[in-house]
Amino acid sequence: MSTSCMSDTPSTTSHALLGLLALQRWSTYELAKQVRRSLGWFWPRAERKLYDEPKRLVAAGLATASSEMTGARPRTVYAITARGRTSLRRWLDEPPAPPSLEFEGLVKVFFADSGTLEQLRRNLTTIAETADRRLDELEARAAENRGGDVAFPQRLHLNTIALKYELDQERATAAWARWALSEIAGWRSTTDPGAWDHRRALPPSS
Amino acid sequence: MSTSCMSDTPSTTSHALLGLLALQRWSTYELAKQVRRSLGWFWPRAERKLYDEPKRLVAAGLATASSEMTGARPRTVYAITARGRTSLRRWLDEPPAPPSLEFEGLVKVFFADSGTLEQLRRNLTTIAETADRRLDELEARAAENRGGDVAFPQRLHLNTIALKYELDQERATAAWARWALSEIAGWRSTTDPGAWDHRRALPPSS
DNA sequence: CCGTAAATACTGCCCTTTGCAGTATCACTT
DNA sequence: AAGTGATACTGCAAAGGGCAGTATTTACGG
Repeated sequence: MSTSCMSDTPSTTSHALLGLLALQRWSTYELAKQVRRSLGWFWPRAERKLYDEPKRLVAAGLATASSEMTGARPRTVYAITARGRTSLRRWLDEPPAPPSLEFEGLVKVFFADSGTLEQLRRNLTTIAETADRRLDELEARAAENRGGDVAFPQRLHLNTIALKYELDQERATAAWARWALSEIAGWRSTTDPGAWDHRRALPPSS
Repeated sequence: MSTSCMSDTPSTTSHALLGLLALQRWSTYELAKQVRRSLGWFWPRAERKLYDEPKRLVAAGLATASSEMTGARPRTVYAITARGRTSLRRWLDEPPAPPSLEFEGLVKVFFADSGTLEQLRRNLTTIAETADRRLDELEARAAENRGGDVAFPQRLHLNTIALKYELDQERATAAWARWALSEIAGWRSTTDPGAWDHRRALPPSS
């Protein structure tokens, strides 16, 4: 069944999509919307990928595709198979990879000594505001959660555990950015922090 | 100067490496080691990429390459150019992209209802232990920081700000995982949390 | 002085993933 | 009847990742 130009072991992305298919059948477009809404916060994938990956699942026998019609416009709806559920269960046994973070804002803070204090301030402010916007989205989802106004009430507990993580992280980011802004307030330049005490910033095993 | 198969606007990765080159000349191998040590924590790139990217910097006139010899073994040492420094400064002006997180462990927690409580417990435990190990590494760097035992003492302030972020995030992750473990202790199964109160887990704007 | 393990210094190859542009149709409003 | 936004994709080029493979140099023990 495996062709020469395709790895045969399903990836994390495969299993993440299988996880969604385990809940119900989805068209690719709906799948993409759902990923944007929740899964994408900790397993971000380009929409383009979400149109390719289900085809691989079908090729591997982990899902089935059915062509439906909305008027004259075709759409493909995917459903999980028994083998798909088995694969998903086995995947939960394998130890997860460590988290991986891409944070361009922090790169700019890290290399701030190639620019001005004003640039550093702006970048930290953007980081704080971005975290605020993301927190608004998360708080909105938390409010829906509390009201029981969710698509999968039987998954409220797992949704809540995941949402708590996202809120914690985003709050930590916002708090750090504001802490950093107040710390750099006394710096003379990006290359000269003046009397700033780096020891106070990182107390031993605080 | 731009060839047909290469975009002419340097990427975040380009500028991240330029940032390192702004500190001193590096061979690719040293660059890779340095990325593993600090930059890679918030801008992770495969080592393979770190051998290709500097060549693009040279092609774009942002860096220069010089071939040196260690006995009979050649090595390439890269240095930033004036245009490279200008590009870096201008890049610091552009608003940073939002952070992006890949967290396979959380995906497994999120889809825990396709598996057993035991699997969920194991995955949360792995997450906590992974965070602990990463915290050890970060604490070690913090201790070196405090002792002034660092490669770039003139960058101690920026190093400290970045290190604080990483410590905050990792501590938040470890704390969340242990919180989650204690919360699921009363669950009857991954699909039935029993009398567990999701409202208590996510209080309004806590 | 010799053997060996670890560090240094890469390249090739193939696959995955992203980003963006392009092409339609459908649903709903004005 | 026209227009906007949502639905439903595909193609293509560039970016990125993972792994195997090839050498030389250095450090260290025996």
